[in-house]
Amino acid sequence: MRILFMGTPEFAQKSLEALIEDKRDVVCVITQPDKPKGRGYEMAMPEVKVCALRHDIPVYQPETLKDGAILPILEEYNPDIIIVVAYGKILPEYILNFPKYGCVNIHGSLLPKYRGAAPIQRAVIDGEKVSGVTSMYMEKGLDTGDILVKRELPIGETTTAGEYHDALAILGGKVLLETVDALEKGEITPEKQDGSLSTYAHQLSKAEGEINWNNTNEEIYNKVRGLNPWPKAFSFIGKKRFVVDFVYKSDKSGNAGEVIEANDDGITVACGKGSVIIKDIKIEGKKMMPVSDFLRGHKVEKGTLLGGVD
RNA sequence: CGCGGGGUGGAGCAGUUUGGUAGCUCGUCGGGCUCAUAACCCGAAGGUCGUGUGGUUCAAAUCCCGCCCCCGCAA
Repeated sequence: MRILFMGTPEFAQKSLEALIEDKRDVVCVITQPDKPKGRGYEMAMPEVKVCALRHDIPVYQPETLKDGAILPILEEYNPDIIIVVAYGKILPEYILNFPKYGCVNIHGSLLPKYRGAAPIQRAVIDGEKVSGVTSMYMEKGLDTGDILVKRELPIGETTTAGEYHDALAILGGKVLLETVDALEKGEITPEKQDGSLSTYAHQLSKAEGEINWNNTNEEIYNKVRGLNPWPKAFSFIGKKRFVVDFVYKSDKSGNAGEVIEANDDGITVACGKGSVIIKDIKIEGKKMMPVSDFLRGHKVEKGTLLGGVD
């Protein structure tokens, strides 16, 4: 079976690697164009491209797929199936209709829940206890196609989105191989999605990372986990911005946003309900450090209000 | 050349604007007090202030220039 793979970030790379390691016939890879990244705006290649190059698989990085832009590529490689994992663009119908076995997508949630761009993070932010990976046929609608294979994976109480993402990426590779196998043997029955049960996981934004101290400690706890490692939850202490990778829940309470206590064990901040304890903190311009270290050089008194720059 | 913050004894910070012999909160080591202690008291060690043996100056952590490293924004 001739496979054309479309994907971009690390999550997709795991699936590509799974195919390669399983000696599948990946004839061509399509990924997003290189983009300037980081300080200084240096050009960086998508992870999938790095992986493909390492295995001498032809790579294409079209700016657009519209109007038959990649039709020549499809005709040249004549894939039996197109596998799409976190590619980053909507596929036009001429592509969806091209391969004999259709286009298959790997999605990081248990469809029909969490359709959309940020299913993994949203599941953690919502405090879900379990999510997973689903493979499906692609059709015009976003993540609405018939389900092929679905596998669950529990979300630990302290698991961060980053950790869960990595675990799902691996599971995604397994689900992919399983799906391709089953399709080849014709022993799979696509299952329609129940649209009435669907939810949409909209894209994360940087601004969304700001902690609203009026939320409950549970909500804040889940948000911090769900936004780690990106874009990360943040707030302000004095006029300085700080981010946290993780917080701990506490039953102590007080006025939302106020420091209840600050000592070497952590800074306890009151939420709309309960409170959270910050044990490691990262101030802008500084590295992540234990609160005990932070307090050596910064006086944080009980009652200090965190949040907006007054 | 995308914008910005920072590099000061082991840790975190002040000091840089208004150049003039290194400070704060801890940690470490020794001693004292105590039934005892992460408490308290006394004392000590430890810093070429990222780097160039750069420039200005009578004098540079502080002003100017080059380089390295870390971080936030932005993507």
